[in-house]
Amino acid sequence: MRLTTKGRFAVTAMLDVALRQTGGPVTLAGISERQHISLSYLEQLFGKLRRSELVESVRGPGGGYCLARPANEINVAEIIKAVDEPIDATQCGGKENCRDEGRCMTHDLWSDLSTTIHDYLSNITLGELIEKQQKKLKRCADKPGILQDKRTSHISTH
Amino acid sequence: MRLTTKGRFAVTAMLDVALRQTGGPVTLAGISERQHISLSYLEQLFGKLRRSELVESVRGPGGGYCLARPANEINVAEIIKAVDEPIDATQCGGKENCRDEGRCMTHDLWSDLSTTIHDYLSNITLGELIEKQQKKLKRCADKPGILQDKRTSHISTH
DNA sequence: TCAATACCTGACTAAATTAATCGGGATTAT
DNA sequence: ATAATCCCGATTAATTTAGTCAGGTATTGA
Repeated sequence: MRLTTKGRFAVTAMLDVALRQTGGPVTLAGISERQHISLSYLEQLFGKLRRSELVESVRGPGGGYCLARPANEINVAEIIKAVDEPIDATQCGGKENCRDEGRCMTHDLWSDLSTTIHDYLSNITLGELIEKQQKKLKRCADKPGILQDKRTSHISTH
Repeated sequence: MRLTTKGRFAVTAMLDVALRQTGGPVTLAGISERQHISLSYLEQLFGKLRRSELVESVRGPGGGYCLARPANEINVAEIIKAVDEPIDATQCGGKENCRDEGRCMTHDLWSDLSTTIHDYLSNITLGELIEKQQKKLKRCADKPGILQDKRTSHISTH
């Protein structure tokens, strides 16, 4: 399990789809604009997401992507896994027995941790994330929106 | 919060120290051998770990590294944070208000997730990881150790 | 003292990954 | 037909990861 900006992009994009698919398929161009991710990079990511059957594509004008399943049946772990091919195949790859303790010990410890994180992430669904946010939006609705140039949103990682 | 092999190396190395420091300071050369991490890379990592006050160094012959605090007062999140400088400073960096919903929404959602993971990892201490493993070792003690050349532990990432 | 041990630092390099780009398709609503 | 959209693979640039190297500095046993 890896946790990088790549996975972040994927989760972000999936959330964008989840939030907008009521109005029909969501285009990559739209996601690109809203989330500031380059179109071609999105194409790469959605290629993988589609092959992992997390989204479905509709071609032609008015086409785009929809979630392949309801939002609360898609968890974060599988999104990350789809785009972030697993590292592992580490030194002792589960083969060596506990002979050389020092080594295997820490190794097992890490892989335990790793699966724990995975389990944790696989219990968070897109649906839950959205729900959580919608509560927050209510509180936010009071605050007056401050007008500012888009370009002031500076430091972009991409 | 990022989760890469770099952080894994750091956690692994810290565990090695935790497990061996009863016999005095633990040398990088020893960790390097046992965990198969290059010495110079370890030097880089431990430089950061020391600056983050997670370990203390003892110089001179017989020197090495010790944990700066008891193992159950060091959590996994801070180890990773020490070596894996945070990414962030993302597009809207918390500055933009909820005006352009689509964008900020998914963004907030992700950062929520991110802090949740962080909270989770900061509740796992080295001490706990060791304890957990020691239970496992008992079960393992029965199995006969299979002799095999070290070189058969193949696929190394480094 | 002095030599061995071990940390410390910074600059450098190689490999891998991430992010982006490009140039072409294929599909389909209009 | 045409334009909007997905689809695909090759290529590239930037960044990060992992490792190397060359020179330190501090400590201490003999």
